[in-house]
Amino acid sequence: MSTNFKHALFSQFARVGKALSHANRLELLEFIAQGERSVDELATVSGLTVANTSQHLQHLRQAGLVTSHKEGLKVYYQLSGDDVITLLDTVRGVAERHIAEVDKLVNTYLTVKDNLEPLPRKELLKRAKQGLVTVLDVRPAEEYAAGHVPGAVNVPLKELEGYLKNLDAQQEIVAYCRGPHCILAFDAVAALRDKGLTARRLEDGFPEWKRAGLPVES
Amino acid sequence: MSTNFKHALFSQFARVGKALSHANRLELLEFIAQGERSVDELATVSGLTVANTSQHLQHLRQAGLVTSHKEGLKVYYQLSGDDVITLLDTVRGVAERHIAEVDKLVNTYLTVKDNLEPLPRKELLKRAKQGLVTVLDVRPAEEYAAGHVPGAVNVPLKELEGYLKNLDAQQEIVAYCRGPHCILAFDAVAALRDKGLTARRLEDGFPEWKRAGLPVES
DNA sequence: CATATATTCAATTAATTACTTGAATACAAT
DNA sequence: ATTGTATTCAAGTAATTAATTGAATATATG
Repeated sequence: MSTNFKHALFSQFARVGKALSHANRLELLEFIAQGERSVDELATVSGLTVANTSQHLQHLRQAGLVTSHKEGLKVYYQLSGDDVITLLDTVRGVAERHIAEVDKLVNTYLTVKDNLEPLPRKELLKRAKQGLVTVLDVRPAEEYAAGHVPGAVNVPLKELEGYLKNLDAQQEIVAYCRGPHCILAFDAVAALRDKGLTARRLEDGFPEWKRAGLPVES
Repeated sequence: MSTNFKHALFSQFARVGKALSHANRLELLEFIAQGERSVDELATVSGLTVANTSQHLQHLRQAGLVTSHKEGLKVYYQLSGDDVITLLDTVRGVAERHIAEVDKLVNTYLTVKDNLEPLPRKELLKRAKQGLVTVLDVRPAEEYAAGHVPGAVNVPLKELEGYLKNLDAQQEIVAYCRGPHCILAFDAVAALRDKGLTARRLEDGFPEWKRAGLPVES
């Protein structure tokens, strides 16, 4: 009887594991972490069909990781709580530390572009308050609009070149994106350095900043 | 190119999710969290065949959650790091907060036996140092032997009755087990209260105590 | 009321996973 | 060298999951 209870409990916990067991769902969660999104928007940004996106979202909702509400024709999905950010970060951290293939991918695609230590959130807050840095948000405009680090400028990567003349060449630039492995932040930093500017990345992404209770602008 | 990288990265993270997507593997992880175990021991305590146990362990090892070493004929498995304890606790916490069925199971099987707030670790350490409590470890003897809270007495549930006469009836008793949902701790507390004794549970289990860097006896 | 839009559902197909069984491998004891 | 013990591997079977397609449902607009 009590072994049946324990097994039933583990089966429920396994639902969370199942929700995280496919790359598409992890990607959808990263998108939703930037702010609530509709099914159509999620399908577009992920490159999945609407039906497939919807099915993955049902899976995530039934596992308790997201919730939804309807506004007119559209259904909007949001994370169930900050604990889902923590869950994603914990899975990511464990994979980084213990799966050699992750190390290899990160070294091949990310570290080659920026092998400096990223800037801790609290440090960025301090420097931003002192007016010592320019903060660059390289996410798509709609994610920026949903919420961003106060004072951050939204410059998608392809517009960075044209934006350079607006920058104070003496000031340090800190770029951030959706999370710690978002290549856009790495690319931005590499491009800025190519131009002789001083640039670094924030240690993770906007969801972690927000979860830390730091100020948010929208 | 960078979308392929991101997808490859998410696929690797998904390996961690897959490792956690079956009740049997979660249970094996909870057993291993108590201390390193051999395949044969894990098969016995989980009720799975040795071959099936071994297959699940390969899965866990390839996902980076456990490591193994061989001593003579036997292969011993241990967790890859304390971050795996954190991962399990995070999955458990998310499931508890966001899956209604978990709430139902916990209420039906656990809260009915003990609905008092469990005791925080630091509080137990303090009271134990002052000699104010009796600490009861209700795990099987081999898990106790592998490591336990200093001063804890190992009394498996079926021996509790016979052990009662050894107790200082005036002193509070704190019981702990493998984790926060281990029914043995709940049963022990219920049985002790039935006898008029003052009993509580520790807030989680031995792995969390150890991860917190608190003193460990073996 | 009819049509358009957005989303979900259900059925089908293909791929993946879990368990079982028997064989293979590695190490220890005789 | 042979036998025993412990574990892993491989193949087969059954169950589950992911994507696709078309239908169904809900809401908004004309």
